[in-house]
Amino acid sequence: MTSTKKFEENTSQPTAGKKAYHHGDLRAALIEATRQLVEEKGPDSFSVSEACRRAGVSTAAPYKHFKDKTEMLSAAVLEGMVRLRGNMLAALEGIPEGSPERVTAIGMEYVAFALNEPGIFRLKFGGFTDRIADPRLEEGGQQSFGILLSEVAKCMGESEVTEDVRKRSFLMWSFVHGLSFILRDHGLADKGKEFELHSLLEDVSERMLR
Amino acid sequence: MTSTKKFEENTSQPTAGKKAYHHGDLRAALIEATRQLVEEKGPDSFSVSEACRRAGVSTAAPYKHFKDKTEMLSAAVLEGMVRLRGNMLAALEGIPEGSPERVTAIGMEYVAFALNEPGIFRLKFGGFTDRIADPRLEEGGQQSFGILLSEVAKCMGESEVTEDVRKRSFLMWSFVHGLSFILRDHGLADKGKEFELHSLLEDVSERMLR
DNA sequence: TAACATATGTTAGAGATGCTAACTTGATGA
DNA sequence: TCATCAAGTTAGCATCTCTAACATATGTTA
Repeated sequence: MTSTKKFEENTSQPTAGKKAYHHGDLRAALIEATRQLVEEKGPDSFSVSEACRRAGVSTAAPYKHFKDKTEMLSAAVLEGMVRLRGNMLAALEGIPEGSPERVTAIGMEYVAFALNEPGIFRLKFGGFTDRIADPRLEEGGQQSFGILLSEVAKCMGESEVTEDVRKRSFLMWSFVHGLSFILRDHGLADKGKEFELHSLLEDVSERMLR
Repeated sequence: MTSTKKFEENTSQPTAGKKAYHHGDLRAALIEATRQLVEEKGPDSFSVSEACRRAGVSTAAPYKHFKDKTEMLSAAVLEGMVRLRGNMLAALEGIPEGSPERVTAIGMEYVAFALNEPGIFRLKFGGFTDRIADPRLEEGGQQSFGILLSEVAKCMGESEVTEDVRKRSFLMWSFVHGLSFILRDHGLADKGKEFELHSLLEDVSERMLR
């Protein structure tokens, strides 16, 4: 997004033995290392140094690409939110317009993201807000909520987003948000619960849309 | 709880000029300093050193009372959860048994705690779970949920906690949990919104108990 | 009451981390 | 071809967590 990729990654250099001075796409490599570490060790034990080791560069290198640690985390979260939106939109495909199943599907993807990428989820929603405050993140969140809003409106047969639509959407978002945290924290992430989860969300959708 | 208080705090010593070698109740002082700092700077920028400065002791002192940083945070959270339970029980007083208003009141206290003590709330629920894993915390959480369970049961005219009661309680807890995060993160904590919040919770209670 | 054991402080310091300053490398374009 | 500049490097400071070794008060016991 920032600039076109100019070089291949270090590892794919033809001269295998020699280490190239320049990495190729360090920014992307650092973001990926950050993502991995955040998932492996948890957001609060993430360290820039370790990401550098993983990317094979010195500990000063990141500061050519990011202002500080926070901006690194922020970049990883931003990419995560793009994935989340993508998942939601993908989940909607094939489900008939106006069906409450579409609302349920959005909720399912939200919870799934929380369980599949708990580190990123926590960074975004777990209250690191004071440290990770990128306007693009806020904007992205609005977009995601916008998807829900329009689906709820269609379910209720409204042509536009009324105050009632907004309120019900907010209630459902709160619920799914809380559910995600609870499932993640209390290890109810077991496989096999997936069906149960779906019926739970259907139940709530029905209560909220009624 | 660990032992009876033997001495007054340092500051209240009669010999004002001389600093006593022993603090008096350093453990409690450190927990309070931790609580303050967690609220002021946020859980992720909390440092043991700063708590020491605030308590007026050397940076090695805490390690006579706590295994490590995590245990210090854990102790502060534990006290917070005691406050939360106390608030909930206090809120129930005066509201007639079996009234849905009791369920709403519990939710109100939960959200209020999240807004009044966002740092502690986040430490407990924001996913520091892997670092703060005290069995007493888990137990305390179960107690709080138990309060909700019994109130929901009474509202539904059940004499015991049925599977249905458990499910509805879980749904409501999820909702209130998510709501707390969202309100905290998106600055909807404005005073004056309190009434609106109450009617929101009533709305949800009604949908969930029906 | 003297002396010991223990709890609770202290100082010193090792090792990790975030970030900056100053230097180096090598790709790009005039 | 060579100057420029983006993107690396090394060196080092300030800070942080935590440990080891030492110091001091408390209270227990001979």
